Amino acid sequence: MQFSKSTDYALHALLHLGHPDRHHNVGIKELSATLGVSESYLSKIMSKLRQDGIVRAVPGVNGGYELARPAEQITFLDVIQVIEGRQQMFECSNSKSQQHQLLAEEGAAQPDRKRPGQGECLVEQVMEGAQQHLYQYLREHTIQSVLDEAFKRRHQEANKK
Amino acid sequence: MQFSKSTDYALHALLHLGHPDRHHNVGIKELSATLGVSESYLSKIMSKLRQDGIVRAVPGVNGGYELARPAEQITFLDVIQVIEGRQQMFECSNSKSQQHQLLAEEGAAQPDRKRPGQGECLVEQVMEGAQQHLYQYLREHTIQSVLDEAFKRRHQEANKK
DNA sequence: TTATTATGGACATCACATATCTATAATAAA
DNA sequence: TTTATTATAGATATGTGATGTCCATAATAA
Ligand code: SF4
Ligand code: SF4
Repeated sequence: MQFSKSTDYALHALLHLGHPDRHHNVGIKELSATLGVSESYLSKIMSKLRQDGIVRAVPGVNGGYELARPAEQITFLDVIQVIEGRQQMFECSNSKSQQHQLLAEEGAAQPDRKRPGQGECLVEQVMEGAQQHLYQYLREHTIQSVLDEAFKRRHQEANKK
Repeated sequence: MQFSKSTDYALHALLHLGHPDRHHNVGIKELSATLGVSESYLSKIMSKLRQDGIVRAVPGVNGGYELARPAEQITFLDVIQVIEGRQQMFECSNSKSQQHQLLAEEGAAQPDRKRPGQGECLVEQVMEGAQQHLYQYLREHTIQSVLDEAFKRRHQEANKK
């Protein structure tokens, strides 16, 4: 139940790209140096981000990466799902056991198609709910919101003088 | 970002132990048969649950497992943390990079010990928040709450006749 | 004493994360 | 057009953790 390092790298890379006083493309070399991650590995991550439309990439001289959309439209959830995939946090592995009958189909003797979501498994329901709570929070935090927070801090610090 | 199968098994095992019309200990054989998981593997999981005080175990004839405390005091979070461990969902891997200076220590030039939690990393703050939201939800759902829900369903179904 | 049951350690296997290297394609500048 | 530069994709290596089995040992009740 941990996020991978790749997610860590992706977030930091995007934060770098989102930095306000930056208007030119930034190449893998600069990113690699800034994050302290090998160019090879970071490339793969950036490629994934490009394939999912988070960043744009242009090869050739003075090429590099830039955000494909405003930083306030790139949520933590977006990044995490690109890198970690989109599977459910919980996937039942033994729906053929006796347990299943007891918990999920207790009253599902009626094979009616009326409300397919109603007769759902109770365990999965809890896990689904948990996932939705997590996702909602991650949707509300963006690359921009972190950058704003950093700016606010710098501002506060300047005033303290 | 997925829960392991072991967590799945643990939850189902506990749901079996928590079933109301059951007053004797239940052995690994019965559990294994009910869940459709090998005795060997399930043993390990039950041992973990015992070490963390979720269940009690007694060896010997007619031995087996039983819940160590009421099912309403066993939360989903308890079970998950026993099986998956208690690490943070996000652990920074490059706090020595340039990025770090920018995001976490923007205004941390002052090495005062006043508020150690205040100058925390902004990325970790978001992730921590996400984790707390998830945990809170998982704390609010217990083995008992699922059993209650199952009972309610059975009841509804009986009435529909 | 004996049959039964849980426990712990040693392995085996597999999937995945992490990481590197190389060849290729695309692009801008010359 | 040519060239230097940069991203991309494939192959490969390595380590770690999840999953699973087997066996010897300890504990307990009958
Ligand atoms: S009750 Fe839910 S989690 Fe359990 S076996 Fe059935 S579908 Fe899977
Ligand atoms: S800013 Fe936070 S996440 Fe990033 S390197 Fe510093 S401590 Fe780690």
